[in-house]
Amino acid sequence: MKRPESYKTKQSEAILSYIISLAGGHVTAAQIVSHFEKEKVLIGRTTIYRHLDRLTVSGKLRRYTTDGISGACYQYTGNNADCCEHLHLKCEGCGALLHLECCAIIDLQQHVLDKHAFKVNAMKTVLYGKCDNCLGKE
Amino acid sequence: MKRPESYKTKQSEAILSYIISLAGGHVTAAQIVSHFEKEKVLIGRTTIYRHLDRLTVSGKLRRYTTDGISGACYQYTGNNADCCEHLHLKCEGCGALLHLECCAIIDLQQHVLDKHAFKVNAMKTVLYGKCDNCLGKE
DNA sequence: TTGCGTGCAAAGGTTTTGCATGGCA
DNA sequence: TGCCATGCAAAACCTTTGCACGCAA
Repeated sequence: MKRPESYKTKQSEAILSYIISLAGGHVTAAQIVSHFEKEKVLIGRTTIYRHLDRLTVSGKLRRYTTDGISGACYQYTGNNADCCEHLHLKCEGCGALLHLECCAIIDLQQHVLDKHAFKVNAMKTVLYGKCDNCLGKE
Repeated sequence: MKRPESYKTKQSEAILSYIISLAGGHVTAAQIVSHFEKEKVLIGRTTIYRHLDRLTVSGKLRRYTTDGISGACYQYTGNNADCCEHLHLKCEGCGALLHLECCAIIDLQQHVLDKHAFKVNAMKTVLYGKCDNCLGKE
């Protein structure tokens, strides 16, 4: 008796490929909804929320919230384990989401673990701040 | 002609002193609402939201959002917000929100600024991971 | 055929807005 | 007295849930 965990449907493919097409940018549920409205593809709000949730749980998406943006943001991270040791930087000015690959993170993780008994999950963590461009504008 | 920018009212004093009494902890709007309900002090929801907004704009409070907590959190920082830089740790296991006050953050900030041209805003940043208790349970 | 996926409608929760009244200066 | 502050009700949002039907395997 075959009991598949999930089915492959038009909607699930459309949603995932749209998110991937954004190439690492962040999306809100509302953006996805209006994208498919413009494309005149009928995908219900509910379906979008359910897939975002599923993709987040399975690790393909990262979910986070930012002040100043109404609702949650999602970012495609794929399955690449490389991302496990990356922190992400989110610019509060332009909204850019940058990867930070650097040994300093290891030091921070080690320090927090040793001194504060807390194991940092770099994959889920986003450092907020200002990028070079936006600092220059101030 | 005197034109005061704001009036001092019972409600504004009650709200601010309650937040201060929490000694640096974080509060949600809902917590404040239910606090005054228990105290049987009549302060409308609307009034609370308006004061939280006003205090945030004036710099006495800082506002942030975290995954897993519905609604925004507020924390009293007084007027010396610059001196109170610290990171938050959020446990993915039990949901606890911990404060991390430690010089290691300064090092990280400095490093990211020097090497990656990105100015980290520690006040808004939340590190996700597992706390001591939840690590022990695994 | 089985049972997950879908879309609609409605509910749930947080925050904002409109408006008449209350209260500080 | 002049206005801002307040509280209620309702609206605006984002997200979740219930349910009947559709569709992949």
